[in-house]
Amino acid sequence: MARLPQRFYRRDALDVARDLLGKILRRGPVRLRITEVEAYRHGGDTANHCRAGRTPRNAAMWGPPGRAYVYVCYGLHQMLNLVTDEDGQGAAVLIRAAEPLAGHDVIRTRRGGLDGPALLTGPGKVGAALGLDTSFCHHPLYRAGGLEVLDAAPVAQVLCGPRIGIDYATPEHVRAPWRLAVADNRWVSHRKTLSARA
DNA sequence: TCTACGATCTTT
DNA sequence: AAGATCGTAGAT
Repeated sequence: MARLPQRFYRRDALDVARDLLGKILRRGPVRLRITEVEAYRHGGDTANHCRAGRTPRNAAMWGPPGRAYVYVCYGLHQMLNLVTDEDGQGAAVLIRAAEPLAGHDVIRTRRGGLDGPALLTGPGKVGAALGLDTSFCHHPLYRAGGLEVLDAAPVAQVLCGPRIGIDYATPEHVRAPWRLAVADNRWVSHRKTLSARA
C-alpha cells in the first residue's frame, strides 16, 4: 500500500486518530499495525503538551502536519506522535499500541527481544520497537525513507474511552473519550476503560 | 542553577 | 503498590 499523503493529517486530531487505526508504521524491515491511539486536540485541550505555548520540546507539534513528534517520558520512554491539523494549531495523535506484522527478529523492547503476546501494548514499547528517539522530531511520515505510515484497509469497529495518564488536566478533558482502539484485538492497553463507539 | 514532575513500564 | 530514571519547564 502507498504512504498516506500529507493532507491525511491536515484535519482535527480526533478524526485523524480514528482513521489511523489499522494503518501501518514502517521503518526498514519492521511493520506495525496501529491498534490504539489518543488524540491531543487544538482548542484548549488541557492535556495537550502545547497547552502552555511553544517550547523547545514541543516545537514539532506546531506543524506542519504529517511529521513526527517524539518526546521522552519518565526519563526513558520514547513516545511517538503524528502531528495533525493546520500549521500553528499544536495538535497530534499519540500511538499507544501496535500489532507487529513483520520484522519480529529485529524488534527490540527495553528488556530485549519480542518474547510475549503482551508486548507493544503501551506507547513506550512502540517507540522502542521502532528504535525511535527525539532526533525523529519533524521527520516527514509522508515521504519515502526512514519512518513511514502506509495506507491499509479501514477498521470495522472502534472502541473509545478516556486518555491514560493525564490526571493533571481539567475534569472535562480527563473524561473526554479521545482514546480510540481497534475492537476485538489483543494489542490494546487498558481494555477495561474502553467501550463501543458509533 | 534548582526542583518537581511526568501522554510509562516493570516488578513486588 | 512503588521504584526506575532523566529531560523539560517553570521558578529562583
